[in-house]
Amino acid sequence: MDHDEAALRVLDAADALFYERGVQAVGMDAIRAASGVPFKRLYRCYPSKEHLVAEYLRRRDRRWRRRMADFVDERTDPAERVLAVFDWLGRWFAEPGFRGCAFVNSFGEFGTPSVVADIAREHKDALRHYLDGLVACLPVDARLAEELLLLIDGAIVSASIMRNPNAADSARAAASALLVARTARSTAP
Amino acid sequence: MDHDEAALRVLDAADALFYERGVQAVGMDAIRAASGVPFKRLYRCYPSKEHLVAEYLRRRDRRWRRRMADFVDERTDPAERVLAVFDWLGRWFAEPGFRGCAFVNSFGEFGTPSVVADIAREHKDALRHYLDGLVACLPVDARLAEELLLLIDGAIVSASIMRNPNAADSARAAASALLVARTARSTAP
DNA sequence: GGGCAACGAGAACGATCGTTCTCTACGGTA
DNA sequence: TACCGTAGAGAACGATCGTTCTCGTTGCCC
Repeated sequence: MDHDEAALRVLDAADALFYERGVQAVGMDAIRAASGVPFKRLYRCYPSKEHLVAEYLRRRDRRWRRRMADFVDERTDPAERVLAVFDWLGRWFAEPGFRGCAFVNSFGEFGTPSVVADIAREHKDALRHYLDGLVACLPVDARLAEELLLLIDGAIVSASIMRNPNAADSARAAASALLVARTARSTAP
Repeated sequence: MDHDEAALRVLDAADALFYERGVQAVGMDAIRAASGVPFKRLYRCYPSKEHLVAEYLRRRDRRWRRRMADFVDERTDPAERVLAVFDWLGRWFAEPGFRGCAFVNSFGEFGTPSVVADIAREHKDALRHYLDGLVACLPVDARLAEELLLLIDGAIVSASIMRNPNAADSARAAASALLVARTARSTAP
C-alpha cells in the first residue's frame, strides 16, 4: 500500500464517518481503525485533523457537483436541464444514509471565521455559478438562478431535518412555476 | 439571586455562546464564567449539558416564532402578511451576530437520531404549520405553504453561509411570484 | 451566641481528544 | 550475514471535556 492509496483509504473512512456522525463527534482513532492506516502514516498524509476535514469537504464538493452535472447532462432542453437538478436532488435524498448537506452541517459545527466556513461558502458559490450557466440558456430574468439556489438549499434542509422525502418534488414544482413566471413573454406587445 | 434568576442567567449565557460558537465548541466552564452562576447551582438548574442544550433550542424556537408572528401581525392583508415573513427575515439577517438557523446548525453537530434532531424537526414543523395558517387566508393552491418554507430555509442558508444580505429580498420576490402563480384565477372561465 | 444547613469557589476526577513517541520487527544492501 | 533506515502497533502525553467533590464561609433559627 503506497502513499496515495493510504491517503485515499483515510479520506474514504473520514468521509463516511464525518458525514454520518459530524466532524467533531469523530475522533482520529475512529478514522485510523476504519481505514486500517496507522497513525504515523495517517499524519504523514494529513498533517492534522483540520487538513483532513478540509480535504473531506473539498472532495465532497467536487463529487457532488460532478454527479449533479452528469445527471443534468443527460438532457439537452434548457428548461428540462434546470428541472433535472431537482430530479437529481430527489434521488440523492432517497439514498440510504442521506443526512443533509455536508457543508451546511459542518458550517454549524465551526464558528465563522473558519476554514470550514470558507469551504462551505466556496461550495455554495460554485453551485450558484453552475445554476447561472443553466439559466443563461433560457430567455429568463437573471433573478431565477438565485431563486433556484434558495429552493435547492431549502429542499436539502427540509429533506434532512424534517425527513420530508417530497421536498425535491415540491422544490421542482416551485422551480417550474418560477421558470414560467420569469420567462420573458416574446408574444407580449 | 433565586433559582429562577440563576436558571435564566445560565440560559442567556448559553444562548449567546452556543449560537455564536456552536454547541460542542462551548464548554460548561465557559457558561459558568459568562453567567456567574457556580457549577453547583448550574447543575441544579440543568442536570446536564444536554438538558441545557434542549432548553436553549426550545426557547429559541418560541422566541423566533413569536418575533416573526408579531411582525406579521402588524399587517392585515393576507398577501401582505405572507410577504412580511420575508421582510422580517431581512431584518433578522441584518442583525449583528446573525449566524444562521440555530436548529440547522445544531442538527449538523449531532447525529440523527438525537434529541437535538427531534427539536429541530419540531421547530420546522411549527414553522410549517404557521405558514399553513397564513396561506389558508388566501385563495391559493395548498402547495404554496411548503414552497414558502423551502424559500425561507434556503434564504437562511444563503444569508449565513454565503453572507448574502439580499437573500431575504430574493426569497421575497420568489414568494411573490409563486403567490401569483398559485392563486386560483376566479376570472377564468 | 452556637449549631447547622446551604452556599460559592475551584480543585479533582475519569474520560476522551489530537498528536507524538517508543519499541519491536522487518527488508534491502554490502 | 550484519547493518540500518523505515514500518507498524499501540502506549503515552498534555489538554480539555462534563461532572462531582472538598472545603472554608456565611447566614439563619433557637
